[in-house]
Amino acid sequence: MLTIGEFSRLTHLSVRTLRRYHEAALLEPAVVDETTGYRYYGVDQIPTAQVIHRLRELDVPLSDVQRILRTPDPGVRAALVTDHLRRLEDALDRTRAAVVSLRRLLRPDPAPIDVELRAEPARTVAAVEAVVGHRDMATWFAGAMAELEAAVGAAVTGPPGGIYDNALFEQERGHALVYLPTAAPPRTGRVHPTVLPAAELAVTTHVGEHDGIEVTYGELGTWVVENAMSVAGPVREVYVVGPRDTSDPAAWRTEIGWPVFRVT
Amino acid sequence: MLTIGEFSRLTHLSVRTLRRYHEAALLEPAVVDETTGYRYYGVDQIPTAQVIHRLRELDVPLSDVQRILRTPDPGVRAALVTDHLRRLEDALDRTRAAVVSLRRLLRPDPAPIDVELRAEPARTVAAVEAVVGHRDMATWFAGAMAELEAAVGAAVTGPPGGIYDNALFEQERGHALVYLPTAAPPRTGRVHPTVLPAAELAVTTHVGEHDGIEVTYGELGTWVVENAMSVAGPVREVYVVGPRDTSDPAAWRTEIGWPVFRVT
DNA sequence: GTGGACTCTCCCCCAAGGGGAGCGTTTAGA
DNA sequence: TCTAAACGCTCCCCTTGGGGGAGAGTCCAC
Repeated sequence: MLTIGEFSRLTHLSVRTLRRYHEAALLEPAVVDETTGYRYYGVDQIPTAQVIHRLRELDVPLSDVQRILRTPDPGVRAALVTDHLRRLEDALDRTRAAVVSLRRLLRPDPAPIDVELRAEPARTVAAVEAVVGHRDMATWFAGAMAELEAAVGAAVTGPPGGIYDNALFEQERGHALVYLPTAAPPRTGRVHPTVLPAAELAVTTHVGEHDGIEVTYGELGTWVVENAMSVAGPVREVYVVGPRDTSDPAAWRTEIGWPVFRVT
Repeated sequence: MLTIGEFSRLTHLSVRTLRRYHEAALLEPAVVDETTGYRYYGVDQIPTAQVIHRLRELDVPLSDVQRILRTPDPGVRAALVTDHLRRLEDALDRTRAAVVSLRRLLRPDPAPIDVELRAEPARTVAAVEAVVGHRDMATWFAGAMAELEAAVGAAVTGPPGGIYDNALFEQERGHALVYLPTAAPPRTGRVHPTVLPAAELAVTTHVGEHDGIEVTYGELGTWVVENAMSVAGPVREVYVVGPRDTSDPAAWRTEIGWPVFRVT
């Protein structure tokens, strides 16, 4: 039996943290003295403590750590861990994007923006939509687009696009829709026909990979306001040239469309 | 002038967050209506808001964001940002290490550990020491070791090593010392002679890169306890074969020494 | 048997927001 | 011009994963 201090030294977890894990029923001491409340740990708990420590270093929430620990099947457990590692990769992508944006923002480079006003008519497309968390966007997008491609196949009549609720950016959660235009939208799995509503859009084109696209959003927003307009409704993106067309991200062209109306 | 809602849509920052940034004096609205308390922002504040947003995505604390924004000199500002990017790299290294450790922990692989008890005599070495945060360890270590190498030069009489306070692992902050053994330790810059105290050590060797070394710590700890001993004092590492000797991390050999005493 | 190290619980604190209540303001349409 | 909806305000509490410290009890080696 090890006192909490000894266990702390052996696992490199602080005494405080160990108490918290006890409280969270994450790592219960092998023995708790009824009268004194002293916690005593067993040597066999060291590996468990280490697993927790490593998972926490990966920012896995305690609740998820608990779920992982309580999963007896090693295969399922490994799957849960892998799932978190995927999340980690997403986070890494976002970090990279932020770095690129930051570099672009800190470069004292006016680079005038080219904006076009366009009246977009309503049209019917094949779509996949969901309320999705900001964190999971990348993964969700990849899956949805793959399903769309599979459902529509060669009947595609134009570049894919998406409509994204502002709440998706402002609060970590919102409605997202991706679509592929086609003459007769199928209805299979998550894919279904949807009418994209007509809209008056301020459109600009972001060139290159999507890292840094937020800066273009900001420039578009500035243009909209300076041209005495106001923003209304969800944002649209059209992937005019994207990964479907070329593997060179520098050649990608993404149209960003912001629904606007004139404020006389 | 933009209302907070419009500004929110244009910057993809939530209304709530904008209010918080106002409160924190990070991003003050251009105009605040005296009577209603309504906040109004200018278009020219969009880039600033975006810089803040990107920095926050990089987990830069608001206080540091503020410092960066208030730095007028673009060169100094870029340096501050670069500094944070370096921290980010450190974090990435830790993440990688945690993933490696986790894989090793989840592998059902007993792999008996080889531990040697050794009475280490006191000896005088050239050392650099500091109280350092867990986060900054990697960077600090690299700098300290470089300074040691420069100061001692060819007079080295053995592999480098370090002594690390347990608090460094348990709480995010603790005393760390790295040393190079040499006959006549110099005193330049942070380098100074120090006596490594004698100690009874339980020693095992970790093979390969340091990612995953925590697992070896755990195994050593288990051995110590199972052999009726108790852990006392800071941990020691000796980099028997390290980056100084070979560029192949798989060939590295790190001795981990834990001061112990027998509990009858 | 005693002093110092260790441990206990309890309360407050942190960052960086989110949720919601209760109330005032603005604005578009009837 | 009125009114209702949308929008904005402040205030308070909640979250996560801990850290700091107070005040009191416990353990152990000398």
